Amino acid sequence: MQTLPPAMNLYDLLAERGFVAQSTDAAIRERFAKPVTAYIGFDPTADSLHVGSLVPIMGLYWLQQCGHRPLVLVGGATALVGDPSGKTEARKMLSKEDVARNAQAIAGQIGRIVRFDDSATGAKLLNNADWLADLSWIELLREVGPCFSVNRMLTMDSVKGRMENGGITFLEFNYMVMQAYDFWHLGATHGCTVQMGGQDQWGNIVMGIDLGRRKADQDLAGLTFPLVTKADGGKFGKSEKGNIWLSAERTPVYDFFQFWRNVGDADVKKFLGFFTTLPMSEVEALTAGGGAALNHAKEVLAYEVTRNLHGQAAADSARESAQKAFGAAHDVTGDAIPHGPLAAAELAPGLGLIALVVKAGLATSNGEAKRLIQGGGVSLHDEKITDEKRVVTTDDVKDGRLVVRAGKKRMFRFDVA
RNA sequence: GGGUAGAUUCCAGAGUGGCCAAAUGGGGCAGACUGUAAAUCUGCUGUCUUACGACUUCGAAGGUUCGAAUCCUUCUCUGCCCA
Repeated sequence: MQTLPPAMNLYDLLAERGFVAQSTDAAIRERFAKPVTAYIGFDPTADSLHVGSLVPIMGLYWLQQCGHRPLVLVGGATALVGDPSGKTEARKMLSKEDVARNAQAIAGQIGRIVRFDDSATGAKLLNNADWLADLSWIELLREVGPCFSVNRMLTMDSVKGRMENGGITFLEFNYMVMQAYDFWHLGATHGCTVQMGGQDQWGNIVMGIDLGRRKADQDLAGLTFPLVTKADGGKFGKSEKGNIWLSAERTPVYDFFQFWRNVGDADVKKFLGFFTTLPMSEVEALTAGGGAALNHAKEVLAYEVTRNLHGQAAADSARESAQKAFGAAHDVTGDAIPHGPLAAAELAPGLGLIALVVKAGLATSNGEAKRLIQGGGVSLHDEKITDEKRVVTTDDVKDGRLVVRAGKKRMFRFDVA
């Protein structure tokens, strides 16, 4: 990540890039005139974050770039409870071991974008299990209980939503208390005065500000980022292969690149602002053409995001592979194209196309593969095949490769040996 | 604790003894059109099988019946109302 922004007020910068959904006080901009410490919490409910979390991560990045200190709070304790915000159902409970392992993995991912060190603007990693896990129930109730109005809590969207949709358990109802406690605690111990987060965190943030004021007369503020949406109304962060994860193990770099490469026209500009570090003037220039010209902007988007997260080499490889595969020659020799070995011996007696499609991971069952073929969705070396009984043999191998496609974009290359 | 309504395939939601692998909508996948876009139109959307067909599925377990998602019993969970 080499693009340094000009010295600029963080608020202005965030606003320009589309990051500001809501802020607690009108004067929040002034707070950023001097270095502040701000935090964002991430719940370690899985061993990887997904692309949606890139928004708060980029928020931390800009915070750091503007001379402030980011605190990355991994919710080792809160994940054991589960945040009801924005969810229609309770999560299944995670074991403490899982949570600890997930926390570790997530911190590593954030570390690719945000710099952790001991300098004035170096990010710090904290785990709320360190202060929440050993609190006694009675002690906690007496300490902060009086500061929370149940009436007020019941009006929170996160709670209301669940009340209307299957109910909320007491366990989850306590989530916001924990998060409020975190903010107050970080204010007291780290001089943290700002909490940022997704829009669904608004209620939790506000509760924390109130708690800080009542308990310690702290002057806290909050800023939320908008929920990333797609212009077509679909859920952001999903592809035909499911969630897009930050972990290369869960989402291969090529797929990650392609996810961004394939965003809708209407979303390109917004995403460039959110997920890349390009100056907005450049974003404007890239998207000014509109229409087909946006294709280039999408490639820039994909490249930039991939590079920031996975590094230059991986991004170069993904981009090159994609360019070749979708170029006129349909060259699918790129390293990043999904591929795997296939023994010639296995192919020699003839392998059913259906089996091959399943083996390539392009369908999850024989039935699905068959329907895909019958529907005209499968091609072998760019030749559409609609006969599901087609048998593939060594005669089909070209240059030591066998390329199977499902649709235009999903493909798999077998390297025959 | 009492009463009451409910639990259906990815989701929502029909289905109340055979015509049910289960309507419809959404989502997903594929085809056409395109710019690796959107919108639109078309097809597919439980597993296995070359196919006839077989098998598993309608909260769980039993039972009635030639035959059950549909009827009975018990259990689990959830909503709502009363205490």
